[in-house]
Amino acid sequence: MTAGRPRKVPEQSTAVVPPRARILAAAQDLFYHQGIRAVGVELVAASADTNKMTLYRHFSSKDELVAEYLKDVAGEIEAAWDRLAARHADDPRGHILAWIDEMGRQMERPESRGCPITNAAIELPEPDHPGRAVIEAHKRGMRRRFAERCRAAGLKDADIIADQLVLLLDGAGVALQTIGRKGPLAALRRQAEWLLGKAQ
Amino acid sequence: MTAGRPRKVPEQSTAVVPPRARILAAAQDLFYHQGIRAVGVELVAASADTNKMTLYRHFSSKDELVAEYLKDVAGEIEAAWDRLAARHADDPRGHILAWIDEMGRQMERPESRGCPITNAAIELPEPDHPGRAVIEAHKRGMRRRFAERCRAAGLKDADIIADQLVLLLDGAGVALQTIGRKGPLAALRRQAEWLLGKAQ
DNA sequence: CGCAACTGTTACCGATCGGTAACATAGCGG
DNA sequence: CCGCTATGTTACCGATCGGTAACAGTTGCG
Repeated sequence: MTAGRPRKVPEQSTAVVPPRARILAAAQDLFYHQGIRAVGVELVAASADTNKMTLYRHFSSKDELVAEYLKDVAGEIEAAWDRLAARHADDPRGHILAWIDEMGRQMERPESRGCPITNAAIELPEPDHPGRAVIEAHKRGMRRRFAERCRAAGLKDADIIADQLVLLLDGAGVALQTIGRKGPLAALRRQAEWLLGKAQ
Repeated sequence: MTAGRPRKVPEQSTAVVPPRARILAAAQDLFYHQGIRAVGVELVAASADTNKMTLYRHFSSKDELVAEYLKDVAGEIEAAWDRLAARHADDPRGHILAWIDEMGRQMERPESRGCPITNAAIELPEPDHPGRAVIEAHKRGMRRRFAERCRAAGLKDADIIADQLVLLLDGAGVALQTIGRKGPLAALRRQAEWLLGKAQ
């Protein structure tokens, strides 16, 4: 992967991250930790070491930037799932448990505010916001992934169990923002094991 | 209750709802359906058939209005729980199931956006916002109520089961905003029955 | 009646919002 | 080297934000 040619890497040493990527990185940080509506485009641009004008050359509006931000994080989440799927190709039950575990570890971090897509769904109720399509596609996609793995694990009522896992994960993500991490995370882990173990 | 004196009810027939109550009613509707940050104080005042000036005579700031709005809905939720508790005084298991059922019926309504307190928690991440104290007190209080009823129902691991119920309810409230009502509500009901039935 | 408290109305404040025009600069490829 | 494209900079736009001053009813109560 990092093999490449031995010489001729000056254009890599200059390594200027293009502004669009810097803007999306800044948006990911700010929108997640402070909220989408709470953060103005000027702050996003400044945090990306650029300015509003350059931002608007890459994104036609704030709503478009938000949609692109959501595509970004949705892509990362789905890629992480697929990476884990490859590692547990022949063990769907282990895959699901590993996913729950990974999510749990992420939610343990004190700066975690749960799932960025879920939070965005609550912040953006307008049905015609360009971000909503991204949100719904991602959540439906993850639900399908869960259901497929539950079926592969030979669970009876796989669809319902998949939905129950989705509820638990989403519930943990928001509950940690109100009653803290400890209780929700313990309940999440225990309940997931139970759904996948004891349930037929 | 409505007995009162037969004459002399003109001041009741005039029945002017005082502005503060009208403002809180308007806030409850607007903040819930459109989001707290998305709604300005001017719109709240106008929807309450009054104006900004009168609003600021009753609430020292928008943040204070938000906190009062949250106190309002938290109080209503807790009152509904207590009302249901009285009706199932000697049947804690039935009480919990009835509560899940009531929440499920509420989430079935097409205009439902899940729990207003949970949504507010996601919209207001600033730790020193006056609404956060209300949010956390309410959520912790509901968790305590669940745990007490689980203990009264003789469940072993009552605290963990209470947390699992809380996760399911919060999860259903947010999942219906992304993947729709059907799946989450079916999973919620089934899982709750299971937690309270099959679990020792 | 007369006074006081509450409510309504209008106009305004500074700050910030999303978004744009105009121009200067830099870097890269022909 | 020239010219084009992408970026940076500054200044600005109208709209809206939360919040307030000043004044005009209105209402109820002594």
